[in-house]
Amino acid sequence: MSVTIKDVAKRAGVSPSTVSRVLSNHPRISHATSEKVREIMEEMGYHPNMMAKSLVSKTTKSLGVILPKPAEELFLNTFFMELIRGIVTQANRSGYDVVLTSGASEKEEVDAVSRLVFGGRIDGAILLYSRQNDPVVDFLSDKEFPTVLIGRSEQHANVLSVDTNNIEAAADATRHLIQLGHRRIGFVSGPSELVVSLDRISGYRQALQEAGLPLRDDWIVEGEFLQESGYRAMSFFMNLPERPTALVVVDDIVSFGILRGLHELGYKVPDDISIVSFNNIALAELSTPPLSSIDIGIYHLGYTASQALIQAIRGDDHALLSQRHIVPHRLIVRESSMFSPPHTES
Amino acid sequence: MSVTIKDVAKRAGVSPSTVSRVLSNHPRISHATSEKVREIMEEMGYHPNMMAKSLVSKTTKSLGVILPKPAEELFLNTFFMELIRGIVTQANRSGYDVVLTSGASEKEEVDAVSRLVFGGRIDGAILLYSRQNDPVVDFLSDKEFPTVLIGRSEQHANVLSVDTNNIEAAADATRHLIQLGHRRIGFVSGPSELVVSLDRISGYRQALQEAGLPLRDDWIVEGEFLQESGYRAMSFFMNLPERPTALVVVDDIVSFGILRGLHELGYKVPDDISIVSFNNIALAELSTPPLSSIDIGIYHLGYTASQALIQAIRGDDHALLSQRHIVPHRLIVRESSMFSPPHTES
DNA sequence: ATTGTTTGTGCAAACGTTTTTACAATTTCC
DNA sequence: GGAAATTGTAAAAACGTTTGCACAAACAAT
Repeated sequence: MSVTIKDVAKRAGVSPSTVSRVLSNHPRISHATSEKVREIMEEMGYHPNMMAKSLVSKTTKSLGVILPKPAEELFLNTFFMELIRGIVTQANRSGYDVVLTSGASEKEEVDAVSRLVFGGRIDGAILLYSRQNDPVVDFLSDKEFPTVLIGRSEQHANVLSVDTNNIEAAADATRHLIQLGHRRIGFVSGPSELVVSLDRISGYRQALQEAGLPLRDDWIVEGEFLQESGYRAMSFFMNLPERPTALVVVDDIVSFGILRGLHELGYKVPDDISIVSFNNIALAELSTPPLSSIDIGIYHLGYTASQALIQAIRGDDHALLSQRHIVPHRLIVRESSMFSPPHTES
Repeated sequence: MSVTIKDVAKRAGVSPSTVSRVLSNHPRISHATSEKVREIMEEMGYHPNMMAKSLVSKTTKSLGVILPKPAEELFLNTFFMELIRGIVTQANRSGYDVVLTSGASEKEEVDAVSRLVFGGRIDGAILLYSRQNDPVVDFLSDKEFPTVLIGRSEQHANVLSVDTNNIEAAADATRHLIQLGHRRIGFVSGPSELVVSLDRISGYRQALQEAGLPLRDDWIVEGEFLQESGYRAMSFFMNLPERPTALVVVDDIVSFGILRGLHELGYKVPDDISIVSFNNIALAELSTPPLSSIDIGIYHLGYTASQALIQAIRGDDHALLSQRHIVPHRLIVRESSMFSPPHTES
């Protein structure tokens, strides 16, 4: 049986409403009473009951984070941990808690979310890694429930989102290789349903064009965010009669697969082929050789998402609803792209 | 304004209590009414308000997960993501939500937890990676709040915990190397404040003793769960006049540092030195060479923790309070330990 | 002095549930 | 055929807050 506002009130010789007002720093409360009540609260070890509070205020001070349905591959990535850490840190800092949820199937996901939303358990939601046509996004945007998407969704322009400028990021990666002297640059992409894949391909193309280099669609290989995909892409490229001297790779994990394959076949990185990839997960600097990678500020993405969501909840609208936040990226150059390409005529 | 139990009651021509009873499958409700009420609930889109429910039932159907204070190194590890995934999956499956929290400092951590606990926001807590003398554990065990520790704490024998049998796991790793023919085996440990480090050292020693091999304390190197520690340990061992032919390493990340160092110095693994480590994070099979590692079932640890906690909350006591759950481990042999040691006389 | 305003506090309703108690209607039993 | 047990439902209190309204006291303005 914990201490309630009534207990405090009784002991302080005031009414419950007064205690409540002390708690919320109501202006019309005398300094004297305030002091006394606070003292007694301290003494009795009073802690407000969040449930009661939520019930009347219709607000829970918590955010829901929807984990993507267990696509196992995603969890190989430290990506999510970083993201979540960013979200939780900022949320806690603003006095919000974070409720995690996930579903085994799309249906379960929607169920879980609707339980949270309709049950009044959360004030807003952050969606990680939304797919195209994500039913959860549909659901939330339909209800006009405060929502932030991490990543960009083509069809939900009316939903807040936090994202990397992937086009620019890919262009940066590609330009870096061009500057090193590379003229034959391949691209290892992710699933073509994901906007991130498409954006990065665009950026890659853009940089090639700027430099007046030919666009060769046969040098764009599609795969998944898995090490195996990298391995396969590597085989493909290395068996070509005319090989690229450098690769831009859509994700660090995929690069790991490539590195491993190249090592097995006895190729040297960057001597035989240079590699630049994306995300700069912690392990990128631990690989052999350490990987050049675009740091997209994963923690920062999470942090920003949390911040944007809380603003939206507070109604600091300022027409920033339906806004897209871009988190800056930067290229981290490591050994995998430190040298110029072998001398050949293109 | 959402649909309440009263709205449903009015429309169905029954009392709110009846609706509530339908919801909770009260035995004394007629099939007819039940059907009718359910129909109307569906029709009106009724969803129970969790806050109101919690207020009266004094139970929230959510678990708190306390992330360790941002020890950056921990987040390099996919460890936590796996753990959390296990926790969330099992919790959701049992109808529980998971609230995440973390603190920038120990004080903030305790504050955050006490807010959750006293505020009645969570029914139980899971602590990841508790330190010795963890103030959060003290706080929770003091309040007799349902708590599960992942990992073992020496001083809180009265707290539920889920853990690996690290002594046995380390012994297994060491025995594996002995079976391959190794006679000179070193150990790279973690911080000596952590029980996990100490346990693994014990297991290592035990296996050496069983095999009648000499215990050499100068072949036990202490470090942190960082790649740099591995690098340093590697330097130490490789500069020894008499070198071990194999190493048991306390964490995969540390092994990555070792592998990288060996590669730089031109040593081959496993030809020159064999390595077995712990945790078998997803990247262990992606390293060069792939790493032999003890799989401690991280996901399973999280899953079990969640399960144990929910049981404790439900009061399925059966004297299983203050119990220690052991999650089985198994050795995954990969290339880093596939060959016999170079021929030498010990 | 009288009126008007400000300041500090209490009362009571409300938030959306669960649950205890009560009671009528029906069934069961001897 | 009447008492006892069972079944189905309702009324109302409770959970711990917040907040609009009321009102007394103190102060300010005329």
